[in-house]
Amino acid sequence: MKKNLKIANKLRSSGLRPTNQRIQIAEFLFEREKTFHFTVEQLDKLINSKNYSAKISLATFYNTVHAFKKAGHLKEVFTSNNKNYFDTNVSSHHHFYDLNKNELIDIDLSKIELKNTPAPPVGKKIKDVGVIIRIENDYQ
Amino acid sequence: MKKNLKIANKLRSSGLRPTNQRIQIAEFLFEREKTFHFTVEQLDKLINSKNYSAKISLATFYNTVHAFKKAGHLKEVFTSNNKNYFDTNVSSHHHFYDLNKNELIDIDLSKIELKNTPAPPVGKKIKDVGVIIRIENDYQ
DNA sequence: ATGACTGCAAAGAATTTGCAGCAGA
DNA sequence: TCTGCTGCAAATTCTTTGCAGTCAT
Repeated sequence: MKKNLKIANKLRSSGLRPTNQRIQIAEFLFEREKTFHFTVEQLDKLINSKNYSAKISLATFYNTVHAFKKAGHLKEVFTSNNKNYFDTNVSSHHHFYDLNKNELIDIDLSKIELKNTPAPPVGKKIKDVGVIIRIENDYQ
Repeated sequence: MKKNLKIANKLRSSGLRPTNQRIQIAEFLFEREKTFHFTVEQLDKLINSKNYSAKISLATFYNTVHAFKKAGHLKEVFTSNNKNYFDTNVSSHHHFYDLNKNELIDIDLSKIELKNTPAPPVGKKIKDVGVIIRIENDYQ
């Protein structure tokens, strides 16, 4: 155990037991400079293709990613493509979605100014605002 | 045949044979005042629950909806929920997405002003910009 | 010891595909 | 007649679930 104490504490402090699997996944996701966008299936392939001793099961990836999301360590992004993308950047921000590469790129919140956000219907409040700019190759 | 000549012509002029099934679906979708948001499964239930003589198969709904989309008669909306929503409003516009009711509401393009849309990466061009304002019940 | 977590396999949902037969031109 | 379209069922893909065994506390 205590492969990485900082990560173990991060998990513990959000009510998650720092199991081996969760520590591996958390290291992979959170110990990087840039934000990372992924689907659960991609994560499974990326981590299990590494030469880790034991493989982590797909069910555990689903469990863990959802647990991390609930704990506020991941954000879900809705793009297109009918796939659930997750984002290690949990601050409020927007995205480019590259239709050719099926890839997300963060856009800083300050880069887009939304004026005149319309009022929600009566009895409703705004949870969040997402802007997705879908992009494609320039030629043709 | 020629149950509805105007619709038949609309289909024909976009390269689609006006079959009975397509005419039924097109009538249902396009002969209404307000825009309509739906998933393919919902459409199947809505049309087949009506007292039409013969049922249309689910595969045909998928085929037809995709054909209509390709022809520019429908637009796809990406919300959340891992479901493909389609929209009979094909003009550029935005949406509220009601998380409690799983329901889309159109927002006129002019209601939101986007300032300073960031430039896309080199070699890419913007295909479209989507704003989704996710809303939920006001209380709690 | 006791919950919580993992992993397997099965189930479920949404969607696609292959192909024989049917229908529109 | 000749493609294109439909409908069925099977196949795929992505995700969830049930449950027995395992692990963290």
